[in-house]
Amino acid sequence: MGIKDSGTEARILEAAKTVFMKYGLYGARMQDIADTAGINKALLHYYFRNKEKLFDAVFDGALSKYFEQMNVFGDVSLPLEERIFKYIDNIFSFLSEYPQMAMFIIKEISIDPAVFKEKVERMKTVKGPTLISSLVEAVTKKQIAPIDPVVFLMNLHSLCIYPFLAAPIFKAIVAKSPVQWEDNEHEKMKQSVKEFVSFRLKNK
Amino acid sequence: MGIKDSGTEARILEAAKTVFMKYGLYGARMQDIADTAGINKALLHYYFRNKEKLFDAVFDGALSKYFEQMNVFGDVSLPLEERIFKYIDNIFSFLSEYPQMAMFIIKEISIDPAVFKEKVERMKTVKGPTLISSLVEAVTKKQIAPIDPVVFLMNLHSLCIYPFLAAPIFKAIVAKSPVQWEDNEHEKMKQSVKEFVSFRLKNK
DNA sequence: AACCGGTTTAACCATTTAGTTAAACCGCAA
DNA sequence: TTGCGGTTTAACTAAATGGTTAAACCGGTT
Repeated sequence: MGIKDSGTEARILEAAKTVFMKYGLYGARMQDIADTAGINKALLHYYFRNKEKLFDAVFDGALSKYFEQMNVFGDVSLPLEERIFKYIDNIFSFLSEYPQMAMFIIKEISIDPAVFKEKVERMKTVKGPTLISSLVEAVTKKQIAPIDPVVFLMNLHSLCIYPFLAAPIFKAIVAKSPVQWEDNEHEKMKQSVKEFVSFRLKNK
Repeated sequence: MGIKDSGTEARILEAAKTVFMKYGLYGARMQDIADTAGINKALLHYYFRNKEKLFDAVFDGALSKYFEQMNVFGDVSLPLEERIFKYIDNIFSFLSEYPQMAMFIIKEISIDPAVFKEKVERMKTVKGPTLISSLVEAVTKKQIAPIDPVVFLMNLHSLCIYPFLAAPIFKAIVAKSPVQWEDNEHEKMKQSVKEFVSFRLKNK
């Protein structure tokens, strides 16, 4: 096994990610992936057997990377609001680095939600309390306002993720308006999410 | 011109919308569209010439339907907050009826944002003040809190639209948690958006 | 030098795909 | 009945597509 490892497999995955993220499983072309990776098309089959297996390798990688951001909730030594703030920081950093990731995951899941359920089962990274269970417990103990955990969770993710999905659209719309899309717009949005969380959890 | 009009063109558009929404321009198959419409494939080309023109007809229709929801901001006889509340009602109704519409528009735009810019130019439905210009004016006149209009706009759309994009994911996640996805979850989310808007615009 | 196994390639195959075509069908008008 | 133009169809074409194959290449080992 002392054969050279030129990193072909890694380059294929990177190229596949680029092409699958843009065109999806059915719209992506194997030749495009090969071209992007700078290799012969037969190599795709040599390393990954077929298109669907290659797609799964890419999608599973994306999904597990995303789930890693949830690990912050396992640290019960921190107060809930602080854990949520760290999660917001994680999500914003993660999506700033991989802006297409959210779109990729959501759009492939919208094609076949059942596959997502099965992947979530196989990929349970979070040990200890989840955000939902932490919220339920905090409400029960009256540590936070009596919020609906599902609505809160959806609101939280809405404010964190949608800005990355819609940034291209907003930049186009804002360009024709009396205001500007500023460089620190995402930073301001992150701040706004934290303010929303504080407002929402505050016991009145 | 007294020839029968069996509604073939309309059925093609409906079928095309279904298939394009699921698979995108490149992933959709013309034979699938024909099968869904219950016609011979050649008719697709007879009525729409080629795949891309058919796609444009569908996408432009979706986009203009969406932009219609913005018309509520032209009614300056209503206070700003009330117009925003009507807009929220419109968006939630619209996306409840066409749940795949948001995903369709966002994902096709993420493939080629430049095309979106050009379609927005060609499709300027909103006359009178836009939400952005109304916000800027209201801040200037100190009628509302000194918010950043771009951040507010993004937050508003995040809370309205993302819940429809992510509903399949959330239903899967919630199914494995101590809480329930209830029938009126979207209604509660709509309420939550309005509370957020009031909180955000409130002068302190 | 010969052999080995992993890696890579050019060429190929069978199927799929978007698009085209000639002709049939249909209702209407003359 | 004939002619017309819009609509529809079965059959077809050329290109694209996922996948396969035989053989060359390469570094390491004997």
